[in-house]
Order: sequence, then C-alpha cells, then structure tokens
Amino acid sequence: ITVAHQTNLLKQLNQQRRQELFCDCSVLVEGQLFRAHRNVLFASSGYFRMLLSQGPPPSVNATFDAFSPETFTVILDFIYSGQLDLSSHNVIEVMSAASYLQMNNVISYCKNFIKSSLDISAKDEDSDRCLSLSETCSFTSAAGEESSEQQQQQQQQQQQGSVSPPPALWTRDNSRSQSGFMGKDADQEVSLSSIKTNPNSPANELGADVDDYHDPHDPLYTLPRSERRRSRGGTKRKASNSIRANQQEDLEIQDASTQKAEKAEELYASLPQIVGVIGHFNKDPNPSMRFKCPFCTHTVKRKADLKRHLRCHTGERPYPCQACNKRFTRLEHLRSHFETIHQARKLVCRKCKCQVTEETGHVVCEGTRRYRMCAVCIQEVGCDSIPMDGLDPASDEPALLLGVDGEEEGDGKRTWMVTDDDDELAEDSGADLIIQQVDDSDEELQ
DNA sequence: CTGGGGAAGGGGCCC
DNA sequence: AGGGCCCCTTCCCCA
Repeated sequence: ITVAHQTNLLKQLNQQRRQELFCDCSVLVEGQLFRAHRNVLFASSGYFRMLLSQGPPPSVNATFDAFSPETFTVILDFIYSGQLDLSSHNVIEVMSAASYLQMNNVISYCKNFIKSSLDISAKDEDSDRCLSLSETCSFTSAAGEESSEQQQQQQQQQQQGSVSPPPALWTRDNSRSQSGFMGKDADQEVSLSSIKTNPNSPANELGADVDDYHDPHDPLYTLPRSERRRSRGGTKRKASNSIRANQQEDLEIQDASTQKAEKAEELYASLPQIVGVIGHFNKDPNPSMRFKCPFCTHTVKRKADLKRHLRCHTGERPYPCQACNKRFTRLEHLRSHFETIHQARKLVCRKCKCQVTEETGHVVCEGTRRYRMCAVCIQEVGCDSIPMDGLDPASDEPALLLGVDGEEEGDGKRTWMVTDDDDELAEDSGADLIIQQVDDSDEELQ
C-alpha cells in the first residue's frame, strides 16, 4: 500500500510538472527553461536544497551552463519518476551533473552503470585475471522501472545490508568543501562489502576525496597498487608455469585490456561533455574552469590531464612493455621502466651501488632484466657481462628476451645469465617497439 | 621488526 | 592535444 501510494504520488507530481501545474520553480539550462516544483527539487538535490534555502524565490531559480538541457532532462525525469535513462553516451555527463547537483543516488546508479560497462568489477575477483566481458556487461539501458529496480537490487546486493544514502546527506551546505560531500560518499563506499572483493571498481573509487587521495586506505588509491600486486603475482605464477600457459594468460590479459581500452575510448569520446567546474565549486579561488573527474572529486585544469587521470579509474594501460608484458598507463612510465629494467640505463653497480660509467659498468642480464655491475663485483659474483653496444636502444629487441625465461621481476632465484645477445637483439630492430602505443586489437601476441 | 632503496604511478606544468 | 619532464608518494623487497 505504501509503495503504491508513493508511486501514485510521484506520478501525480510528474503529471503536474508536465502540465506545469503548481510549478513554482524555474531552471534555466543553457537557455532552455524547465519548470518544476520547488519542494520536489529541494527533496532531491543537495544543490537545490542549498539554493532554495537562501531566501525568497526568484523568478528563475537556477541557471546552469555546466551541463546540457538533455542531461538535465534525464535528471529531472529521474527526480519525478525514479527512472534514470542512462546510456553509454550520456552517463558521464549525467554523473557529472549529478555530482554538481549533489544527487548521490544518481551518482550511484551512474557508477554502477559505468562499472558494469567497463567490466572492471570482475577484474580482481577470484583469480586476478580471468576477465570475460560476458560475465558482467549485463547493464544495458536503465530506462524503465524494471531496469531501475534491477539497479537498486544490484546496489543493494553490493551494499549487503548497508543503508541507502541517508537523508542527512542532503542537509550539507553547499559551502562545504568537496571533501565534505564526497568524503561522506567515500565513507559509504568504504562500508560496502564489495570493496573487499573488488577494490578496483570505479564504484568504490567514486567517493574518493582529493585531500585523501594519497591515503593508503582510500579505495581509490588501491587501484594501481593492487594492479601492481596482481601483476607481480601473475609474474610469479608465470615462473612456475609453462610458456604456453604464459601465452594463454597473456592472451586473456590482452583480451581484457582490449575490452577495457574500448570502453575507455567510449568514455573519452564523451569527454567534451564532461563539464567543467566553475572555480567556486572547488578550492581554487580563481573562478577558472576546471575539469572534474566523474569518478572522484579530482579536478584538473586541462581536459588532457583529465583523460590521463581517467586511466587510473578505467584501468586502461595502453603501453605494454614488449620485454616483460607489463603494461603502463603512460608512455613515459613505460620508457622509464624499460630503460631502468631492460636497458640498464642506471650507471650504478647493482651490488655495491658504486657509480659506474658506460665503460666501467658491465651489463649483466638476468632474465629480461639488465643492470650494471662494477668490475670488482662482477668478478666476485663470477658471471660474465654483455657488450655495451648491445644496449643501444635502437638495436635492442627486448621482446626476444622473453624467450629466455619470460621473467621480469626476480622470482627469488638469482640466475646470473651470461648472455651474448647481440644477435638476438639485432634480430628485430626498431626503437618504436619500445615506445609504441599498442592497439590491443591489432597487437601481435608473442 | 625496521629502515633504505628501487620501482611504479599520479599530478602539475611546460613545450 | 600530446609528449615530456619533474616531483612526490606509496608499495615492495631486502638487508
């Protein structure tokens, strides 16, 4: 009876809105006028609550340029129907608008939508790397009450008994810092049981706060770390498995990476719709435009920086190291990794840490890994070194080194490789092998 | 158990 | 807009 009553009441209000009956509030979005009921907006949005609390109602209550009329239509329809019409094309802007309007429930639906779309939720489940899109991408359009209910069920399942966003959330003043708002959200997120099994989910990252960004307890922060742990764990497993198993794993990883990259591209495609945040909305007193991450409260000055930042949410790693298959979010990180790990660029003796030169620092190969040792240490250890010119990046071919043992990180055993790899290195040249951004779909497996 | 070093990863910003 | 550099933080490994 209660539900029926609520549903009926909402229908009545929506009908009144459509007929512009008793509408006492006007919202101007990029020149388009929306009519609504003040009390409904007040009850649904922290932003409107703040706005409408500030004294006598003006004729036009709010003007927005931060999101499009289409986006506000989606938001308003949700307020009056409980149905959120999400698609891959609008989810980013809806989420950003919801963040602006302080509508946590909408944010939650959006993040679930994105999470499902990105298929990150399964990323760290059980066996680290068994990613298959078919398992999770069940989230289609959220339009329709049934879908909406599914979302809610999905959310409730994730929360496993934790309460829905408390009304108290809306009582926060807009003048509060972002951390206040999102911090609260983060608290809720932390309480989610899903966070334990799925620390990498963007849903868990959503509430991350700028100030807490480097907090090790911040679920957002765990993403790259767990990613790394995953990588290392996988590497260690590799050591005990056959090369064929390695290739199978690589296939799976790259398959997942491909899907992730595609989804990320979808996100990036909608980037122009990611609204800038006016200065007063963040800590910058300068009212300049900033770009807000839809997954967390982080804001950046440039869209390119936002795109870069988004990779830490999407898990996209477009730069694979051809020597060890480790993937990186940035070319510079790949280059740095490659030079350090596979090219022995550091002119320091690995053993005694003394300074060496290109000439005095003998290069030692350990799997795909290379480093330098001084003459004294190399004698002590009793291993040979490879000629210096084998390190020329232009003639280096790290991928071939995979055949040695496919191992990048040390697996505990110190096998001092005596490698005369000039021939191997010369087999396939091209520095672009090192720094090439790989489209996974075309990526040639080794 | 602890501290140091290496590696990775993220942000700001310049070109 | 992308590339690149610098700086900082964090994590992991090892002595």
